[in-house]
Amino acid sequence: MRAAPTILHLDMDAFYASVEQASKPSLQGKAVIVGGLGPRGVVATASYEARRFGVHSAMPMGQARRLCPNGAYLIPRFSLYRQVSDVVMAMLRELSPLVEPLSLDEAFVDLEAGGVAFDSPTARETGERLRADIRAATGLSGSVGLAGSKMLAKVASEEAKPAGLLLIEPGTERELLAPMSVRTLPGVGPATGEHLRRAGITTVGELVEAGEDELVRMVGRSAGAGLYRMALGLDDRPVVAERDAKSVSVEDTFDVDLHDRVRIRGEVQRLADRCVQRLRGSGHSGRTIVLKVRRYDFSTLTRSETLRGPTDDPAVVREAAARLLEGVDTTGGVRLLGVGVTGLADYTQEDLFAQSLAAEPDGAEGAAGAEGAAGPAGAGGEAAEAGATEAEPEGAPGAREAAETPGEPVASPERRWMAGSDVRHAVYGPGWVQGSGVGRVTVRFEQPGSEPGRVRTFRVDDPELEPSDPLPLVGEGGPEGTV
DNA sequence: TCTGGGGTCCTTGGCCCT
DNA sequence: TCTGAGGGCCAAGGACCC
Repeated sequence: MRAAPTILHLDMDAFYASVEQASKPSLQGKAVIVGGLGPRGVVATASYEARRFGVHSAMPMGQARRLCPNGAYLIPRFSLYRQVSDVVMAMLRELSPLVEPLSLDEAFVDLEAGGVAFDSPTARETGERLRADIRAATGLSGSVGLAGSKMLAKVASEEAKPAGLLLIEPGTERELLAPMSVRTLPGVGPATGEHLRRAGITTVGELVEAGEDELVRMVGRSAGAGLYRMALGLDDRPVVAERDAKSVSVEDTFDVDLHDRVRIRGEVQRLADRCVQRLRGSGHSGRTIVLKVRRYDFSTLTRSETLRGPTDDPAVVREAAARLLEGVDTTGGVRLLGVGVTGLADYTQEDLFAQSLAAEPDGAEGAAGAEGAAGPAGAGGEAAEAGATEAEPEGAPGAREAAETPGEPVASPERRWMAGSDVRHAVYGPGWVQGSGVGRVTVRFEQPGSEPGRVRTFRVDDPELEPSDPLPLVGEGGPEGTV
């Protein structure tokens, strides 16, 4: 274990919601909830104002709306979050070459490897400066944890939230951890937590008392041994800058369970195509195709098939996914479908060639057909990939489901305006959708850095209103001018 | 209005091979 | 020839994380 607390964990506070508040001045200080707005959506992030009402991540949207009926409910804008994240990650990389991003809003940094800190005072100083720099560049706050290991640094940033910094001095770890809940430790989720609770273990100190053998008996060899070490504050995992992806997958939850087998097959084909798009975008091919099905009762099953060689051929993945679906009973209804590829390899032409040979005889025709059809699509592959996430609101399953659910009036091809999305009006300029319904859309005209803006309502098909890209959080005049 | 989406890692059990 | 041990691979599911 290291002596000096030079592992830094940065965790941006209520990241998505904070970006929305910074980007929409009228929402500052208000309860903001970002997540899926469909009937089966869940909360991705809630602002601290919303958390006071009991709203938290992973909560079903319906429940959140009951707890906080006056909150602003917004769809996520990942392209903007990614832009902000890129700025923050670049600042971390100025501190050290060893930066391990965990998600858009979280990362570990090995400060010692970067030569910017070597003891408690220099680590603390670096952490404070980082927090100030992030605020200056993005207007957002992050919490910083500093300790001698990744686990402790993460515990520290969690304790420091919101907008704080905590440094765990070497030698004080066990004392600090002992009264904390077992759920504090990474790897202890609801299931393990409950398992331990039934055995009378609720704190980290009680884990230590139980001893390694007892923990191994309770939760298995790997988890038990790991848990015991963590409870002692021991964690020698290094900060790893480059991590290879191990799988690529896409999945959709449908607003209404699917029963029609033909429709289900169609969705699986569509997901297979999207999955391959992502696979190619990441420069990979893969050998094992995985089909995921969540049924009406929330039971989830996966079926997989390993090919003779890696592929990134949409026809091959489609066919494998279709074969896997044939072995799944979908009577009763399906709420989620997913297609994934694992066993990734770096993409090479040889892979493709080998696979088209391996897929013969029945795969040959499909592969050839796909090659022909993929001509233009292949050429625009990058654009398609880049556009995939941005197009999500329009392509969301809810939109299709609503249009295709029997019994509903056939929707005219009118535009759907998702709450929170960016628009531009020919006369009033940039704004965002506050809500829409009964043929009307309400837009608030404001932008990052402006005063809270005015609200106006338009017909949903108003020709002067258009979807637009997110505006940068901190404009040219901003301190760093980068976001 | 119950429960998203994209991942990783671990365990178990079957099968095949040595 | 039979049997068992052990390893590698694969399939499936569970738990966890953000």
